[in-house]
Order: sequence, then C-alpha cells, then structure tokens
Amino acid sequence: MSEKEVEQEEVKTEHSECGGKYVEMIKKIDNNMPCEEEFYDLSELFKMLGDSTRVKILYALSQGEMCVCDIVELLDVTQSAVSHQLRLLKQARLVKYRRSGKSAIYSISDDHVYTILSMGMEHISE
Amino acid sequence: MSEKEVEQEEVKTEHSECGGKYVEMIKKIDNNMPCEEEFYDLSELFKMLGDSTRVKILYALSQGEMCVCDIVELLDVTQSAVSHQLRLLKQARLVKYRRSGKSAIYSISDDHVYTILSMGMEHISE
DNA sequence: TAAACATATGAACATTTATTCATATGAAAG
DNA sequence: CTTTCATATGAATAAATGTTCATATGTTTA
Repeated sequence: MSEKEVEQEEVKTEHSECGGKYVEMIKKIDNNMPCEEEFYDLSELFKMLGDSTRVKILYALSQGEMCVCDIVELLDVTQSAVSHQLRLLKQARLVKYRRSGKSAIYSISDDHVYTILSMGMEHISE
Repeated sequence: MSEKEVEQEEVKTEHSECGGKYVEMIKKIDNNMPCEEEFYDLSELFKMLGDSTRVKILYALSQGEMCVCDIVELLDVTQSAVSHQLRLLKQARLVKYRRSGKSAIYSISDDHVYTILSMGMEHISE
C-alpha cells in the first residue's frame, strides 16, 4: 500500500450509517473536545474521591483542620492507612498540611474540593 | 482477660494527647458523620468519574445524546471497551439509554452529573 | 431466512490500588 | 541522649479494575 493510499484512508470518513443525523454534531463536538491531558487530570481528580477512606478523610477535614490521630480516631482506619491516603491526597493537592510540634495538621486545600464533595452528596440523596 | 476488663477497654477514651483542643470538635463531628453506606455510595459515584474513558464518554454525552458508534468514533476507544463502560455508567445511573432501530442511544441521566463534571473541569484549570 | 450491521457480554490477562505489617523518621520531654 | 509519642514509608499481598479477543444477541434489509 502506497503512502498516498494510507493518507486517503486517514481522510475518509468511516462513520457507520447509523449516525446519519448526528454526523454534523459529532464534528462540532470533536473540534471542541478537551485534550487527552485534560481528561486525564479530570479523571485523576475524581479517582482521588473514588475511595471510601479518602472520601471520609476529606469529609472530616471539610469540618475543619485536624491532625492525623484525630482522623484515625474519627474514622475506623489504621494510622498507616490514613497516612498513606493522606500522602495521595497531598500529592493531588486536595489537602495541605503544616507541622505543629509532634503533630501534622491537615486541611482541605481549596474550596473547589468542598463544592465537589457537596455536589456528590447532593446527587446520591435522591 | 475477663469480659469485664474487655468492656472497660471498649469504654475508655483512647484519644492521643496531641488532640487536646480538638477533642470537643471531634465529638461533634463524630455525631453528625454520614453513615458508612453514604460514604460508600459517594465514593462509588466518584469512582465512576475516575476513569479516563468513562469521563470522556460522559463529556461527549454532555453535549447531547448519541449512539455507541458515535462515541466510538469521537473517542479513540474500542467498541467493546465503550460498551463495557457504558454498562457500568448505566448501572450507576449516570446515563440512560433507549433503542432506536439497530442503534442504542445514550444520554446523561440527570443534571447533577453535568454539574459535577463542570465543577471538576473548573477545578483542574487553576 | 440469510446476510449485514450495531451493540453486548464472558473470559482471560495485565495493571492498578488499598491495606497490613514492620520499621524508619522526626519532634518533644524527661 | 534516651525514651516516648506522632507520623511516614517500603515491601508484600490480596482484591479490584480496564482492556482485548472472540463471540453472542438483537435488529434491519435483501
């Protein structure tokens, strides 16, 4: 197969017949699609909220900053597990922390997190 | 260890010294904590959005209803993969569908989904 | 009814992920 | 400086998840 033919194949519109009336719409959407990276970041964000332990931690922190041992006491999770999850949340910039003596005080890093969390809770109660 | 001693251990408050000023707050939060099931549902919801393919599908559908082959064409994913993911999204009630001839037309099941998606996109762009 | 098309699904596989256990780090108190 | 308390982390393990491949189902058309 020559290069020219390959090029042609790339160009030709392979849309199944079924689409029909949608073809135009699809083209428009395709042009405005967020890029691969945006989708990746978006899914990574939600992935962070997609775990029971982490969502509990975030809920707890949404009530106010607290240290690791408070979280451990509040939820029923191992100190180690909490610590591991806090690291992920910190990496994802969903929480921040500061040290205070022996303790590490964690808090929600910005309001968006709280909003998304609320939206989610609103959604599941219907 | 006698049963009595076990009971005592359950009752005693094991909060680490570090908490101190937070103890009262923790108690209040603890009383208003959503139950295990709510956290589970919440994390399941976000888990559905925590995958690149699914988030792409949802974004596509947020632009308007479309059939499976439209989605396949729009995103760069196998028909099989799309179908599998649509099944999960349907189970989670994030999308609904209707049949039309040979095609299956999918659409976002309610506005919350769209809102949560938007919140997410807003969050990642900062 | 046979062929063609659109979609769905089961099984297998590879990857990711969350927890646990043991232990390390780091800070404060004695 | 040693002990104690608070937190972090690496390795191992088990479980969950997403994709692929092959094939099944269901619908229309010839």
